[in-house]
Amino acid sequence: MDQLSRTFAALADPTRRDLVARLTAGDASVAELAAPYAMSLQAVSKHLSVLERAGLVTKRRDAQRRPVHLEAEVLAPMTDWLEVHRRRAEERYQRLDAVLNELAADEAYPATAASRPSPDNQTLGSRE
Amino acid sequence: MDQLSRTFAALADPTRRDLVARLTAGDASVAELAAPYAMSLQAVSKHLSVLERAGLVTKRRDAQRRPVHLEAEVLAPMTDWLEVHRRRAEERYQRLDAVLNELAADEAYPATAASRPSPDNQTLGSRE
DNA sequence: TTCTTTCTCAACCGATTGGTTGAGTTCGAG
DNA sequence: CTCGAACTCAACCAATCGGTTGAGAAAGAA
Repeated sequence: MDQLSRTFAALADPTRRDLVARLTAGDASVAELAAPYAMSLQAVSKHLSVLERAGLVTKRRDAQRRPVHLEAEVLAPMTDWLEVHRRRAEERYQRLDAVLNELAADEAYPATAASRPSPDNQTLGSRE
Repeated sequence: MDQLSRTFAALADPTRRDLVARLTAGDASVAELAAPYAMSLQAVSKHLSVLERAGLVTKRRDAQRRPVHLEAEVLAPMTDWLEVHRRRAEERYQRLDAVLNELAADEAYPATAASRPSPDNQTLGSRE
């Protein structure tokens, strides 16, 4: 599995998103992080391992404790991917809108339609 | 499973991200979308169902064809979540930085350090 | 040393995932 | 009406997921 898939998958769970949210307030030990949840400590430890494999989190060691640290910069590639594709979809929508406006103009002023090579050879419908 | 988890999970797969990427260029039928992949048509159809359940995509019907349309605005909640938490982590980092600068200032002008309880209690060396 | 806390590892469980094949269904074309 | 194209549905499979319990390991405290 690639890196981007691992990070998306890591955040596709409410518990893990909650863990990330809490870690924005600062590092915390596994036990501290596990305390609020109904599930076992081991379950939370597993969730943290998933976040760690995705690179979203690192564990330091301090005696028995293993303070967890958020690596927030790993969120960037996801944001980038989302922004790029949202923008592409948006751009296409803009172009489509322009085309529709063009058609509407032709409807409003049919005299300008005389420049068309052939009235029923609708070039716009042919793309796609 | 909640909405945000479904959208994150939907994008946690390279094939599905690729489908979304191609749909930014415009609607396409299931067969058109499936063509480039080594897997079966049914497998791609399943991927599209996952995207549909996540709300990322809708299917229109046109005779036998089922043109798929990208609903790009559904990407926004993910971007929002990521931005909010990246920002929180960043803000905390700024505050921490300010604290460290404050400590560094105490080092630079030791006269002000008279307020310290004990001089050899080196607080700076203890982190990392 | 022994006790306790903190955490990981391993085995297990039921549900879900990502793929397969095979059998329909729907609908236009000949 | 029949044929083929475009899909969906259903059953199956191996692998992964999200949880459990139980058994350590590691390290400070008594």
